Formats: sequence, C-alpha cells, structure tokens
Amino acid sequence: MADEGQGAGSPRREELLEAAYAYVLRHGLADLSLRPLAKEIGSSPRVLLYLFGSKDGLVRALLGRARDAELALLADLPAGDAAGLLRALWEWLAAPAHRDLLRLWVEGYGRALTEPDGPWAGFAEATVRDWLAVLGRVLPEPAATEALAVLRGALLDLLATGEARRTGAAVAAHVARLS
Amino acid sequence: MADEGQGAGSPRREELLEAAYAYVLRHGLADLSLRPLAKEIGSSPRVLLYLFGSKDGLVRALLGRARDAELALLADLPAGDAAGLLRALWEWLAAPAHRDLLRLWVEGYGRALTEPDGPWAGFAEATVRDWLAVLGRVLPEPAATEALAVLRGALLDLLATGEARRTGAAVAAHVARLS
DNA sequence: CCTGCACTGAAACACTCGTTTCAGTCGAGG
DNA sequence: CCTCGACTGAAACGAGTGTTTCAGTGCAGG
Repeated sequence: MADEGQGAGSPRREELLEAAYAYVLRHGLADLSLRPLAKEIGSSPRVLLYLFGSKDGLVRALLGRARDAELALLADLPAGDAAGLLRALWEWLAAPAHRDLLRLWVEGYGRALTEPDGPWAGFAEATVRDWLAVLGRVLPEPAATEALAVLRGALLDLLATGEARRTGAAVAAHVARLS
Repeated sequence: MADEGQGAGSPRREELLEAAYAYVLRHGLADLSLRPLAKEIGSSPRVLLYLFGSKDGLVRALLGRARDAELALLADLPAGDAAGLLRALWEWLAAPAHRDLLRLWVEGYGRALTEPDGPWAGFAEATVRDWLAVLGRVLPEPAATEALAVLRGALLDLLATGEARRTGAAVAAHVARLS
C-alpha cells in the first residue's frame, strides 16, 4: 500500500479509526471533510493525515472497516439449511440497529460504480463476492445469485420506503419456495 | 419551487439541461462542479446559475431528467403477462447502452438514503413507487415486491461484476417459476 | 543525560467551491 | 430611436478544501 501513513498498526490509529467510523456511520461518506471530523472525534486534520497518509487512505481504511463489520456478520451465521440462513440474513439486514451501516454500504456501492478509481475501487465487487461465497455453500447457481438479488433488492426497498412488512413478506415468499 | 431560476421553461434551459445530463451520465453526480461542467457544455457557471437558480436547482433538474428517462421506459412496455414484462425489463436493465443511466441511478439512490434533505430528497422512494406501480399491475403482493427485488438486486450485481450470464440466469430462474 | 521516535498544535499554502456584482450585448416591441 | 427583458462574460468574494511546513511535546531505550 502506498497510502497507509506512518502509524500503520498503531493503537492510536485503531482508536481514531473506530471513532471516525462511528462518525461516518452517522454523517455518510459523501461530503466527508477532515476538519469537522477531526474536531468531533477529538483530533486534528494534521494527525489524521499523519496516521492515514492522506484523505484517500482514511477513506480506504473506513471502507475496510465497514467491510470487516460485514464479514463478521457473515462469519458467525447459524450453520443450517438454506431457508434458515436466508431468514437469519434478512433478520440482520432489516434490524433498525444496522440501518446506518447499510446506508453507508449503499453509498459506497454507488460511488464504487461511478468511480472505478479512487479509494472506493473494488468495494462493490468485493461485497458481492463475499455474500455469494456464503450463499454458494447452501445453494447452487442460479439460486445463490437469485437469493442474493432478493436480499439486496429487498434491502434497497426497505431503506427507501421503510416498509418492513411488505419487504419482509417478499423475502419470506422467496424463502418459502426453497423448501 | 423556490429554486428554479429565471428561465423556467426557456429553450436555452432545455438545451443546456440536456447537455448537462449527458455530461453527468459520463462523470457521475457525486463531485459535480459548475466550472468544469460549464466549460465542457459550452456555457459558464454564471449562466447555469441564472437558468437553474442554484447548483441544487440544477441537480434537482438533472435528477428529474433521469427519472423522466426511467418513466419513459416504464411507459412503453409491452403489455402482456408478468413473465414477458419481467423479461423485457431485465433486457432493458442489462443492455450496455443503459449502463451509464443505471450507474447514475444507483448513485442518486445511495445519496438520497444518506441525505434525506438536499436535492436528492425523495429520489429513492420515488423510483421504488414507480416500478412497484408497474409490477403491481401484473403481479399481486408479495410477488410484485419480490420481482422488483430480484430485478434491482440482479442489476446491482451486474453493475458491480459485469457478469451478464450469471445474473441473467438468476432472473430467468425467477421468471420461470411465475408460470 | 541524551538521542530518537511517536505524536501533535498552529499556521500557512495553493487551490476549488458556489455565488454575487457589475457591466454589458443582442434582438424584439412600442 | 429607445427601451425592456433575456441572456452572458469577467472578475471578485468569502468560505472551505486537502496538504505541508515548522516547531514543538513527552516518553522510551541506550
């Protein structure tokens, strides 16, 4: 990496990354600015640049942090049949507590599509692969891709309309046909 | 509207809007800036502000223009059964010629979720409603919401990975179960 | 003690941003 | 001719941007 800054694995860096991550969950990544961010997490632009190398480096670290949160979810899923897995995934996606993370996720996804260079590069494709790997263990193609599409599409619907009942019913209808 | 500028329906405005729309399809909306945009479409920031009132007014007009393109698609769809409709929709979504529009669409969707105020407001929900209205004519709930989810989810997958075969097969599998 | 190293504060640099001010140009209507 | 309104160019304004420079602090190991 050419942009990691000086304190690659330092504890102070982890600490600030965590605080910045919490900040970004609330404010989004789109018009992230160093001065307001630094002020709210009790740091300074100078220090963020020192620890992350550049703003792009910071954004990359934040995106990586978001992906870690996603991978953590996918890691400790109840190992069972496909229907149970999908139900667990949707329960997680629909939980209000995860809404901020998922909004951030959609934002990063959108940016990654329009700007294939820059810090977002590869973010969209990476999450598709991550999820497909999990679903591929319990479903053959094309059912895995279809299940992923249902979850992602229903999530977009839910985030935009807030209608948990309708979107939940659609996912349930899909799951019901699996068994 | 408080932000439409002076030349609400002028021909010059339509002309520049069209040029700006083409520009935005190529460059995305995220870091749109008046000076580079004006330069490339043969105008000036001064004029854009005059015709659209503010940058937000311009962005709103561009988002409206994108939605018009979407509504035009939904309007002249072959009236038939659900399976035929879904196949036609996916064919449109997967067409390389529409990729720029769809990327712009994802970007606007993401921004609308993270910034409920501002010019993006309502964009995400509006497109969900538009599509659901069309699908609701040939499919009952929860099948309509599910079909929308499959199309949207498969589209996200396709835009990120470029794998037309796999995503197309997933949509086809879903459609096949309808009849 | 002293040297090095991780870290930080203050201030400046060199932009770019949306927007405004002022001064026009041009063609149509009275 | 004259005026009015639509439209435009040049330049400036003030704020905010990522980043750099310089000058430190405080604490570890030799």
